[in-house]
Amino acid sequence: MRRTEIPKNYDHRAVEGRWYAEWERRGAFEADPNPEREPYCIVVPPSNVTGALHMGHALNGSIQDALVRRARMKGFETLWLPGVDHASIAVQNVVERKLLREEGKTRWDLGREAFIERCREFALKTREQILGQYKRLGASLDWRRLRYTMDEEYVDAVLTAFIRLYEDGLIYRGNRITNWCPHDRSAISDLEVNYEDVDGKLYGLRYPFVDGGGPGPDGEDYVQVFSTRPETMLGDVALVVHPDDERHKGLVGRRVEVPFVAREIEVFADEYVDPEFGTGVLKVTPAHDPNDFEIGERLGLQPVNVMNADGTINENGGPFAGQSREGAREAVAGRLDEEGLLGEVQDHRFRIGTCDRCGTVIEPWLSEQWWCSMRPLAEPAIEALEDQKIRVYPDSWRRETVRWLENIRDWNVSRQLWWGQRIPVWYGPDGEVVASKESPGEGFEQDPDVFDTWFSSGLWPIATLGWPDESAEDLGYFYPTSLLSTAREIMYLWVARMIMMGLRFEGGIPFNKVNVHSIVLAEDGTKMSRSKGNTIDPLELFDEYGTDAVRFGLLYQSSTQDFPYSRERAEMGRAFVTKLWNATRFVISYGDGGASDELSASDRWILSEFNRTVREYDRLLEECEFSEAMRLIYGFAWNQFADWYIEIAKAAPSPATPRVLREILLGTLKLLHPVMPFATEEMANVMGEEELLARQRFPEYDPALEDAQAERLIERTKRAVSAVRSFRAESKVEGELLGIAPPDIEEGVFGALARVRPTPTADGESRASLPAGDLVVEIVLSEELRRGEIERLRKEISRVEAEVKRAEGKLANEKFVRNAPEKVVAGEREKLDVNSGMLRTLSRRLEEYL
RNA sequence: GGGCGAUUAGCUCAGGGGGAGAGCGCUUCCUUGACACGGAAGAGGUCAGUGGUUCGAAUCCACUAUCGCCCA
Repeated sequence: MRRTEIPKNYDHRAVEGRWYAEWERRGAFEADPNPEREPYCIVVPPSNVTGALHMGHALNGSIQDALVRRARMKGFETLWLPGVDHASIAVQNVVERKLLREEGKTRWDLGREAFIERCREFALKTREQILGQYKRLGASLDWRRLRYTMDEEYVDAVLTAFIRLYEDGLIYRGNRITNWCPHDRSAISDLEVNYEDVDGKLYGLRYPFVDGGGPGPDGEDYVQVFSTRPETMLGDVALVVHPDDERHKGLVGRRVEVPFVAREIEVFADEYVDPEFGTGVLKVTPAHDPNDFEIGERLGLQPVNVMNADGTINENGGPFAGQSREGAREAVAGRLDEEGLLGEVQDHRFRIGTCDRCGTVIEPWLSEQWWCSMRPLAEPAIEALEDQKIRVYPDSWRRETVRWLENIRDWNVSRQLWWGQRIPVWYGPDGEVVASKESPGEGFEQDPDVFDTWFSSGLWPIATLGWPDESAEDLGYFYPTSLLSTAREIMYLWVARMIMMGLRFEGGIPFNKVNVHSIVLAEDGTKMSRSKGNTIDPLELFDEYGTDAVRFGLLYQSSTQDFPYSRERAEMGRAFVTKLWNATRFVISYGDGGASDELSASDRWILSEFNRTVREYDRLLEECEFSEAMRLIYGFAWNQFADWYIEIAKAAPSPATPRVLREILLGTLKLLHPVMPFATEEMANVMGEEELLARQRFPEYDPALEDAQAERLIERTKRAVSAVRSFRAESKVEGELLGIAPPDIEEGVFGALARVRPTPTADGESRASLPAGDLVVEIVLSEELRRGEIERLRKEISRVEAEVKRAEGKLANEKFVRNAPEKVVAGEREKLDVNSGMLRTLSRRLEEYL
């Protein structure tokens, strides 16, 4: 191929798909237990089968892929394990909606088996989408090892885990209050409830005395209680007042009637009551409020459940049976009013919980559920985190997670859904309860519930590697995994649970590190949400800017803060790719030029800079400081290599320059490959590399390449060149200049880049002194141009004077000299020295001008 | 109500005890042996406010204001 045929712009569309196929074809991402190497393993957070790749996936995928590719290039046996989650409630929702829309049927019309089959088909179909999108992202996953939470082996792991916990006495069945979604007709976890403030009403409900004891302390023949939910009155089992509340002393022990249901209830005292709220009297509805449930337990009262699973009022609701929650609220208030039992009605703002999946208002509802005792599981997890056996980046999330674990509550692991792993508990004809994978025999009925999806995904790192088969080779080799990368919103829901499960079942932490990445916000700084319609589709960005550009942009923005996604970052990434592409074109056209070892100062400088970049960049990636790492590599590639070294290669090459150019460029591509896999692979290929970059060795720091002297020389040279360029731009001088280079610079480079021809010092010549930090470039000038220099010189003199004064002031401060580190003091002395010298030179020059 | 975090250039954000940084935008100039998705040179900031610690504070501490997020 002729060199000039390489186009000026890198075309990601023509490249990306081709390289992904090639990586797969050559098995570049495959990993297997290999005693010769250290393992490195990341399990991907399993994607929801109903989902499409969103910006969070794109960021998290970019992070994981960068770490995984780097580890692979560093010689680890590197496994990035792909997987999908059956997403019980989400899938069930989608399939139910579809069923209703297309066939006008409910899941009950279809029946359990047929419905599950629909879910299975749906999930298998939709998961292809997101898996394909991970390939678009460039994710270097070992696809041979794709795991799915409904795989036979995986389901077996879930059942095994439950049965072991059951046998260990950590699982119990209990009729307790849960967050109930009347739409999904299932319990959901605390963590799947969203809270929001809504406008509502506060109703004064009046309970007439029925104990014949006459009026209450306030002279009325009823007790008034304020509540936002009059319909729950039907399930009231008591009234309570605060024991210290003087106003209500006389109420305790008296009896009132719950209207409509003709139930006599008693007034008790309980510390929970807030005397400031409403009338200071609280109604107790244990079946429909978590706090009331606790009060009810304390008082030993039997709850009265007044609702059905779908949120309608049940037979305990007397005349209101069959009505919806909302309808009953109005109806109860209306009837109370008719009977003179409705007090004031005020506007009131209060909080309601809604279902994370479907948005339905959650009903705290008493139901029979399977619970897992969490304290025994949490203790070892707390210990592992406190001892930093698991490192968390940033560390603040480690402490947050410990705090959550310390206050953990028992976990409701059952869901009243059909799609999922079914609870392996069987009820026998004689009341037996048996936990078993198979039916224990004739007449046994299996519990209808399925597991909370998070119960199954809590087993992810161990189950994907082969647990419960303790002899599984993968488990022995790759466990514990190296790192888990996640959004913080599932730290409790998922990460904490994996830690607990891993410790419980595999006896060790599931991962050595946790990276908690930031959230990608919408461009206006608010959270992205499908309902707000402000989501950005990463696939569209890949098309527009190239996947590598988007990946670079995301990592560039990924520090500890959430960030609004900005297209500017993708543009930056695209420009960076183009820059590298063109540097590659240049290096190719520059040719080989033999293999000289005669290194110039410039060569030694760029090698030294590159070497330092390698060390720092590698450290930053190791510590999950992605934003810093991107800034560093970008700055090196663009501002050192392209801006200076390539320019030097054009203007003042050494015999070794062709070799160094190639070496630095290829090294830079290797450093960038984990971040920009497609483009770097293509560039290395265009450069003639035969081995895949994905399989090449990551550059390593080499102390022998450090060269402080060359660095100092070239830094000074660059400053001198910039001083001349600055002068040219402001004075509009074109063409070559005559001048005297300052000492300790590369004169050849200076002369070539600044276009200054050396001239012997000659007194009486008309000269200008161009200040460049701590050095001065002397330029021969016409009388006319020199006049213009007076202003510049004055400005510079006043700047240097200020510097001198500052340093003098510091050094005159006895406390500074005594307390500051020696290095800092010495630094100030040197600055004073240099600047005083500068000041003398510049002042002398100014006098000559005047 | 409790906890965590943020407030730095026109915009979006890094940084984190010893001379204020990047990208974009802006100004001037430039088809120089890769690159206009480019090059060169510039302008632009009381690092939210008030106190404190320190020889030294944008950086550490306290409080205030504003804005987020998480948990009740």
